[in-house]
Amino acid sequence: MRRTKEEAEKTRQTVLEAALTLFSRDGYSLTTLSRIAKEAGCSRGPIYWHFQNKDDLYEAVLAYSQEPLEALVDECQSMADQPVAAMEHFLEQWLSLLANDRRYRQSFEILLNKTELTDAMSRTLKRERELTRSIVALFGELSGKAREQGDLKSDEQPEDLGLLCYTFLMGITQTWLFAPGLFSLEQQIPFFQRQFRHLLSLPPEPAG
Amino acid sequence: MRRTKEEAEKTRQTVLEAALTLFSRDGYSLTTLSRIAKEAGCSRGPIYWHFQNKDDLYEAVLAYSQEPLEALVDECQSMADQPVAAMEHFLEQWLSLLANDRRYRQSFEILLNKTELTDAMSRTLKRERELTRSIVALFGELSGKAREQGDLKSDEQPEDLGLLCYTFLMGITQTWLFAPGLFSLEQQIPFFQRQFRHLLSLPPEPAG
DNA sequence: GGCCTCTTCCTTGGTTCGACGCATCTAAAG
DNA sequence: CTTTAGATGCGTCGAACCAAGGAAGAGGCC
Repeated sequence: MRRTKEEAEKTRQTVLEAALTLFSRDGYSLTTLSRIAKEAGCSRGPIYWHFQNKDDLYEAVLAYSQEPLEALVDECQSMADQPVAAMEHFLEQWLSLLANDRRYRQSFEILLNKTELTDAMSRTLKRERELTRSIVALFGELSGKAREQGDLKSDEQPEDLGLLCYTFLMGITQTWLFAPGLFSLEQQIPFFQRQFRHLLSLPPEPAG
Repeated sequence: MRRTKEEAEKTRQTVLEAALTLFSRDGYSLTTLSRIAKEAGCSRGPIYWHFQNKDDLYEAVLAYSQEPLEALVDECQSMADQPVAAMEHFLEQWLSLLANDRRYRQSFEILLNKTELTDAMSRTLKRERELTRSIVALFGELSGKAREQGDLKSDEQPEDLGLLCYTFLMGITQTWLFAPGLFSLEQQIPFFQRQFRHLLSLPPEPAG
């Protein structure tokens, strides 16, 4: 039975959320469209209506789940006049979202632990690498400006420092998602913030 | 036709190598036993003879490919009387092996990018987490001893520093394997070594 | 404004395809 | 002669995807 336009859109969203849940929990291969349909409370039909195929659905799920991250990147790009604040904000938000935002956490869970990066998904891979590159570039620019302003003492190239910041964040993310029982991310956030400042030779945290 | 014992063992190794190649290139799900057999130059029969099933083969492949890493851990554990040297050796070897040792690289490639970490492989997962834990503990102990010897100035807890070292390494590893074109690992090794010493407030590199 | 038609959204059943794993067979080593 | 190493064909299962159909909103025609 045909639904109204809003109901159709709602169905689409429900399918996206169901797929996000199952992909991030069971992995891409083991998640069948039947189970996504069941989780979404519909049949396989709507999935094939709204999405071309399973790969297409995967791409849509990833784009949807990464909206918070892309928003964060945009936000910090517009803070370029306060480079140190921008970098610290990025770090703090990244770790907080990882600890507290389900959708954000699931996006990394899927990408890092629940997907086999094969040639079949080269489009998604390209998109993700572009995102990586943009974050590295963002940190590179912010590092450069911070040094111009005299807030950053390191002698290294800004591009290298951008890469360093990114690997710093990804290391924490990867390690925690791979072995959540290894440490409490929430409790260690201040520790990682201190080490981040130390890494960049930034002035220590303002008291407060 | 029955082969001699040595030939049988060689067949086993060939299958392991073939599986390592295909798993790390195409991912676990997309790699079929037929293709492994073809790559190994035999049929599916020997695979079922030497291994219980696909999961069992996967475990064996991972254990085999991680031998270099486990050797490195053992080596550095026995250097506990020279903690700083041990840590720097670990870092340098980890990055060099990643850049130059095919088997070492493939082991991470499989684990990080070509496997969906589901409940089905909980045994492997447990093993890997144990390995992670042991490396974190190793760095924790070395950090503690280095501080006792006055070579390490940081005020943080040794266990936290151990975690930090591990995330530092994993961040580089994950980022490079995910986007090898982003930077040249080989060229950046000295940079990462400098930053590692800086992170731990170790004295700068001895000239040489 | 009521009827008609088209389009849209979705259900269901079927088709195809290929993987794993087993059972059976071969044949030589010991 | 028994055991071991390996080859091969088949059964079973479940996935993706397609096709045909159906029902109700959306919009036009009188």
